[in-house]
Amino acid sequence: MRGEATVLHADLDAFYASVEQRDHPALRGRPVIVGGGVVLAASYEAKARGVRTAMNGRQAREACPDAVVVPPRMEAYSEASRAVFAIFRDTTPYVEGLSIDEAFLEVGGLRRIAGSPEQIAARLRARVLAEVGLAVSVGVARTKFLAKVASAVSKPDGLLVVEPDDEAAFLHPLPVERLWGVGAVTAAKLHALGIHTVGEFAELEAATAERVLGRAAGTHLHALSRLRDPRPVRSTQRRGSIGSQRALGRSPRTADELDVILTEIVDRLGRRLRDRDRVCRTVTLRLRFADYAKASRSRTLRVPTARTEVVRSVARGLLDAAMREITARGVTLIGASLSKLDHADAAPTELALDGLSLNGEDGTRLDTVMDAVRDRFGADAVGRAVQLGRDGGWSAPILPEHE
DNA sequence: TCTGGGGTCCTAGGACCC
DNA sequence: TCTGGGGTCCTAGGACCC
Repeated sequence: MRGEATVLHADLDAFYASVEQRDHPALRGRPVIVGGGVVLAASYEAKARGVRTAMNGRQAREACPDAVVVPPRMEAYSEASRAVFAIFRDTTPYVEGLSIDEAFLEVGGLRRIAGSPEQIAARLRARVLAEVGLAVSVGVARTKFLAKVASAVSKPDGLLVVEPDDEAAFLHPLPVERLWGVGAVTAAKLHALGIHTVGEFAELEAATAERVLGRAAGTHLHALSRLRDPRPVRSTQRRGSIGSQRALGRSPRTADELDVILTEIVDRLGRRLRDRDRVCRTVTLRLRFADYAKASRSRTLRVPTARTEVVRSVARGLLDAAMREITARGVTLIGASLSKLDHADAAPTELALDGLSLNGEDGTRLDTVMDAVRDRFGADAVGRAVQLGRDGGWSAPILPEHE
């Protein structure tokens, strides 16, 4: 007895492009591309002509010259997403969002009040279409992974139930790329072993899969191929990081220009952090060089913060430290992310000394701060003071470790 | 495939502690 | 002073997803 198919995976079809077609009737039935430089989304009419998500805009227009290219309207998509998720949550309290346009729903236990999972899924699709005007494909299965594959196979505008007895027959003929977690690199490794279908991968010994793909990925993917996926639908997931980045094109940038862009990015992140009542401990600077090699530089604070000036000072320090390399190699992207997030109310009281935040530019000396710490928190506090950053070129606020 | 922007999870080495 | 094992945290990089 393996359990029942009670997990739904709901996935809006060609989401951004569908919102555009919904809002602009003239676009219906026509190939639509959202995004200019890079394709963020393509309608099914455009996909049929070879346009793919993340494709270069020029290539996309070559593949489909009569496509209508529209700029993204993120607020419209967020609003549509909110409306759809409200219907999800009205269907069951167990909703786990995966992205702006897809979610898992656990509907086990609703049979007596709401009918079978298949009936619930059909009603969900009808409601999303009637109330939000969008097509959503739904897969129903015993596990999250199988439900996700089912919704993908059912697209567009589909509903597919994979009954427990049919799982192997459904999954094993599919290409290994369908395994959630197999991308280009892993697929190439498996192809080199002559493995092309999920079924062929499932025939491997688990130890072989681990040896080829590494411990975690090998174990996990092998379990998926053998129809095992113990992950429950979790409705209480919280974000672990927030980030923002900007592609810069190929033209050279001065240190000042980079500093301005980074400041904008960090200010935006600080606002998002405070809007959500969260604090962060790790600040990461993300870079991409002219040869498209990526790099990251990070610093972890002893005390969580939501203060823009602290984050900015840390991010600037990381940028300063990386400037030599940036100058030598050229930079094509700059970004920042904040991680080790926590609830603001779970964080210790902010003890940063207003007006005494240090960064190399204001020239405040360490002993000046130590004096201020002593004045404000007593002689003891100096011994407990924590210096958040001490690399050459910058330093961050000095904080007493606890009250 | 000449390359957006937002995320998740894992690995590996080094520092540090007991 | 040397040697050992185990654990946690931090940093950097990489694969993957939508």
